[in-house]
Amino acid sequence: MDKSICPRFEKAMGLLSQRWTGMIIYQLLSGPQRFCNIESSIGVSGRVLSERLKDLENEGIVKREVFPETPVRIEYSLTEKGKALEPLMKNIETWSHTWLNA
Amino acid sequence: MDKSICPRFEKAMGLLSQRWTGMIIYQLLSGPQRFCNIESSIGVSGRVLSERLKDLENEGIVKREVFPETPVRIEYSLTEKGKALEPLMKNIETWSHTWLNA
DNA sequence: TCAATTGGTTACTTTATGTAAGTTAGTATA
DNA sequence: TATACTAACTTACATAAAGTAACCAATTGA
Repeated sequence: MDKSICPRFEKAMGLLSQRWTGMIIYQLLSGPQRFCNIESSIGVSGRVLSERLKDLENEGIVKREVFPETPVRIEYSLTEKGKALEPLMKNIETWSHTWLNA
Repeated sequence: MDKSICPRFEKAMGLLSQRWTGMIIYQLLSGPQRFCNIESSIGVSGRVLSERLKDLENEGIVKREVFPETPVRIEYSLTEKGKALEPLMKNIETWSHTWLNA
């Protein structure tokens, strides 16, 4: 009874079940943000955040924009593909409020 | 701008972003199953599966039932709390089919 | 008696994550 | 001019999590 699971589903699950990935996407749902803001908002280390943002950019879920101001400002935001994860995040929110106690 | 994230949401995300947890729940959506069936269906190692099933049982998401047949049969299934995650799983499925290529 | 099966556990290795210090570039301050 | 500060990372090192494979106990079948 070996593996008969949809590879797309498996890939999606692989992405979302990496530590911090979900929280980063959730955080970006509230709008474009800078590196240090994401870092302090969700409590992820810079080392891992940097790694995750690169992965998410490669997957086309997150967009990185450089504003050559002074000092330089770099903003991360969700692409359409990323924003399409909003219902899922809301779903997790709903489930957690129904089934987990504070 | 420090942590202002709902602790219930954070806990839910913490659960779901552990490796294999999502796949185990997804697999159990198709009905009660034995240890070795889950193991071979999703490709998780017995060592981690054992750990995850214990965690999920403690969280009240999975139920473990012993049937004293011969040889003994042990079945894992989703509780109501676990079944309530179905919409979420369907959501991941839908997203993956829309945004990931085979 | 010997091998096979289920549902695990144990010991050991490899990979992922956390922590903290360092880097680069551009100000601002003394 | 020298020092310090900030953002956005990167690097080196330590610890935690996951993978691999061997082992175990109970039961059954050849």
